[in-house]
Amino acid sequence: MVIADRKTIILEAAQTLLLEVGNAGMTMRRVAAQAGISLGNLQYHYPTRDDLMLALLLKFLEPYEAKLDRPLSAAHQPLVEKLKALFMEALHYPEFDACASIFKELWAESVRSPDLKKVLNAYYARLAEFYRTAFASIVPPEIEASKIERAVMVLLPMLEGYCVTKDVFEISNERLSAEWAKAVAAMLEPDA
Amino acid sequence: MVIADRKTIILEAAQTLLLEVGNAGMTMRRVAAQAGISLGNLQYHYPTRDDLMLALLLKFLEPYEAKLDRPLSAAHQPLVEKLKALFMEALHYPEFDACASIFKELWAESVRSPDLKKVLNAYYARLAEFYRTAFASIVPPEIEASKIERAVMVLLPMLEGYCVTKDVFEISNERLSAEWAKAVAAMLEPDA
DNA sequence: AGCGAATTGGGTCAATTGACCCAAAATGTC
DNA sequence: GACATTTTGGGTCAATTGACCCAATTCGCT
Repeated sequence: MVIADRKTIILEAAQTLLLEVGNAGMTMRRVAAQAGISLGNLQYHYPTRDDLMLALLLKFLEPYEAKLDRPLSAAHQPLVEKLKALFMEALHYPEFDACASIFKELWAESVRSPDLKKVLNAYYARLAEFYRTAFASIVPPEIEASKIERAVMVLLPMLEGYCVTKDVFEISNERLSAEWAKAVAAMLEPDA
Repeated sequence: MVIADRKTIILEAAQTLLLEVGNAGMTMRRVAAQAGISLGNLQYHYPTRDDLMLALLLKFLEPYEAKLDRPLSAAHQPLVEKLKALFMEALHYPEFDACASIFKELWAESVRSPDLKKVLNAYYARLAEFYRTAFASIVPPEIEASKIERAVMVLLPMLEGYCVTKDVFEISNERLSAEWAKAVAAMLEPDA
């Protein structure tokens, strides 16, 4: 099964190009060149550009999806500290800026591609579910589910939108995580 | 000064195309056709495609920037209600989905265009400042500035990211505004 | 050795692109 | 009426595109 390897090479080449020259610049010919294979061979694996884009999105989301399977570490620490650790991990994603750029390309592309849109929405649905579960496991038992849901309704867009507004806040990941943690902790506290 | 009118027509045509066919599909010829003018004339006003894109971004942001100049209404109502009204206005922006799609195209385009990036960042900096001021005018005087800053650090990315994760939450603007308001109010409360 | 999948490299095809050029005509504006 | 600005519409140009085709190999198995 060398196919899988070849497809991997192709998708990595496509992703590199998507980052470097954008969606419009990611042509079949360039992808083939970047992957070091012939155009004919590229089209053998992905007959059309749309096929390639969809496969690229699925592949791109894989590592993110994989993270959602692992439960949180159950270390003994205050709620705020647990939240901070959660955010630090999200911000410390390797090559954050590059991945953010690729996400932006995919968001734009998905505006006019129902297939991409569907895959993205499924991912975000899973992500929301992950945070629901994570909060439920972190929070004191007397906290109502409605507060958890509320926190998710804030967190999910916030984390996705961060790469857009990032440059406005000149602040370390460490400090930002701490601030976010305090904010979310305030949402999850028992009523006064 | 018919120039301004013509340029307006061109930019509107470009924006329409950006929404309908995306960045890659927005060609100079198509923009000219959409605007009902000749290609030569389009190039007279915007010699290159980059010139057109930059002007498009500036024009697109105008109504958003305009909103930032108006102070909040100082009606007598609880903090949560004021916050809710603030969010309702943001969510009730006319043609929210269309504008969200255009934002996505511009985010992607700005990855590889320092000019666009700069304009976008300046806008977000102003938006952050707006929320800082708005919160300061809304909140009880004993609240520390650090809490306001923290709320802005949550709100700004959340509002921008909302259009990305929107479909996950099947909820009315009314209810979402209420939930966000409760969440932010919790962040801004005095310490227990 | 044989077989099928993978790969090459060559090519075609119509279509489109952005940038550029220019003469002529229309449109204001003083 | 004279003048500068806009606008037209025609064209060129080299370059690129996605999709498609195919004969000839090479590769990986069995």
